[in-house]
Amino acid sequence: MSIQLSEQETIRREALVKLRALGINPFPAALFPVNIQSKEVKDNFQEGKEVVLAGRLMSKRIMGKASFAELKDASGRIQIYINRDEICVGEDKTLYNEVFKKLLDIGDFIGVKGVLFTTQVGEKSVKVKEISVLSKSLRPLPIVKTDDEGKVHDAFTDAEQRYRQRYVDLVVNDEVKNIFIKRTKLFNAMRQFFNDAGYMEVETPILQAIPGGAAAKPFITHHNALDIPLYMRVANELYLKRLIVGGFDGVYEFSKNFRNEGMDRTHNPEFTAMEIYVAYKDYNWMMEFTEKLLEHCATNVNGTTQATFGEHQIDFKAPYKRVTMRQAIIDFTGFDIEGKSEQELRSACLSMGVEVDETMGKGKLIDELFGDKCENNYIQPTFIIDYPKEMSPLCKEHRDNPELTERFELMICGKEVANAYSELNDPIDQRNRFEEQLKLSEKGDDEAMFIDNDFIRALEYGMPPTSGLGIGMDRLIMFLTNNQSIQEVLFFPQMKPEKKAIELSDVEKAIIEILKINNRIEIGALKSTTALSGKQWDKAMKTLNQHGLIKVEVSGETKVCVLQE
RNA sequence: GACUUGGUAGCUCAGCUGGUAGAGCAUUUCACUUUUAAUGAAGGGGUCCUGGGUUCGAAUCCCAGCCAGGUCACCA
Repeated sequence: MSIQLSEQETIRREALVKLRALGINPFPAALFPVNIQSKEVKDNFQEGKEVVLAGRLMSKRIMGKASFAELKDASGRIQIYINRDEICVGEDKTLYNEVFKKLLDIGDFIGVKGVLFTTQVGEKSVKVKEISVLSKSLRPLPIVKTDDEGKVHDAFTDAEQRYRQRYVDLVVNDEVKNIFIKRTKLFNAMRQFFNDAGYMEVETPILQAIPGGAAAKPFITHHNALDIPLYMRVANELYLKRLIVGGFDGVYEFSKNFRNEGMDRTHNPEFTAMEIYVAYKDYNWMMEFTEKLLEHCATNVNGTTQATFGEHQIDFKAPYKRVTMRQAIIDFTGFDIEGKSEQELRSACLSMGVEVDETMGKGKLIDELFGDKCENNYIQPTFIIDYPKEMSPLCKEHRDNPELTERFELMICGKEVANAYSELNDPIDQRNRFEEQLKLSEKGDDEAMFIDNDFIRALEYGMPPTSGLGIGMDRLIMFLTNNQSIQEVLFFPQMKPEKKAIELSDVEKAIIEILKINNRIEIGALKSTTALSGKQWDKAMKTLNQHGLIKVEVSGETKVCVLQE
């Protein structure tokens, strides 16, 4: 196994050896007695105070017998001052001349003990008395510098590298780290809001025999011991409602969901939703609850209800505007969907240039119309209410209009952020709706829902009137941190695997060479040409096969080896 | 899936109509005891994404592929 090392990596590995030769363990086991963080040092600066800090070395400015460096810990950066005679009190100046100046690199974890002081230029700093190596870094970090005008130089910006090596991104780009701090603040704020309201956080299965609760393509997997297919959940709705049946008043879950669909700027195969169900409530109550919730969350994350998203200024201050879907379509197209037949809707769509096809039922047509003509116009948080029945198979029929459901979606900057219902709790109606879905799926809709008989059985025992809400957490944090791409708010967005260069042994290369000259050799002939031992031959062929470089074609008694392109 | 832009040193990037591969930072060596994009001097470092093709000659032109970004389509 030979790994190609860059010059800088080689030098760092050599430093490792030299440190050990000096009796310094570059990866010591013992705890380091940190007693303060850099932010606290700067916020409550006390000249002469003794401190013990640890972190990464982020820069070195050596000026002969004294140096300045920057230490970065979880809370920020602080300048440290290292004077040769302060850290080497005796005759032996090795610790300064060799260890600090030559063997410590940017990126290394070090610990320092020292006293606080202010430099001539006024920078709050630590005068180091003792320095310890805590962990050596073998790869060079990107060096990002900021000049006195605040301009950033050589920023680590390549999106692919940033996502694949998020750890580097986080070390080097503070604004990236800050996004994730805000993400956690959002979850904490929401959790606190629900807990204060008396609702209970629960966990439900991720591996499900029937992937229900949303119209989406699932990932499929297989359980060996049970020998059955299992699906990764696309939503947790049906399980949370079972818990309402079981007698809880309010349950919620932050759920990782998985959808086997396309990926783009706003879709990752795994994403996080929050779903909450509250008994004895309806969607009107839920709208008020939602706007209060989001106002609370925005304030906790950003300290204000205002947020900037691209060119838009949005305000999470409650209350939010409420517009029925019918009214939204009238507002932006002049067309009234009320009482129209499927045929009338289809021709209306066509006349407005909305793409439709034969598999679309009434609900889907209205959805297309809304999606195409209205959705993008709602910039400020707006509740779109009263969706057509056909596209909401888990939602209760509207109390005033049997064509509609008691459903709302919250739109922000033209994107759906939340979705809520007065939940359907009539088991007979529920079974009919599932059967409607089945018909849709027979018509060609590959996202129509499966029938979940156990869920219907649960409803047959009785579920109180309940309102449920789902929030796309990734989308919400995008709005709260002004990011247009979901990848920026996920620590580890999905990426295609990095392909690694295949390293072949000489023996394997030799076989390839033979095949290049004379492809399709009978396998016995090939073996005798190579003149390899049985063991070497076997190993080489297995490796080549694994990498898909060769293929053995069997026809009857003869086996022929073929080079693969 | 379509279109489009990109992939060159550890990082950020330049490299024209094809002619031996460049800069800044980082790194190495030397100097320098309050600097802060520290400074000054000298050096080293490359699978120009991969594979074909055209050509006397390809980082550059052509074809195919891989990876990524963007736009659009699909999609709660």
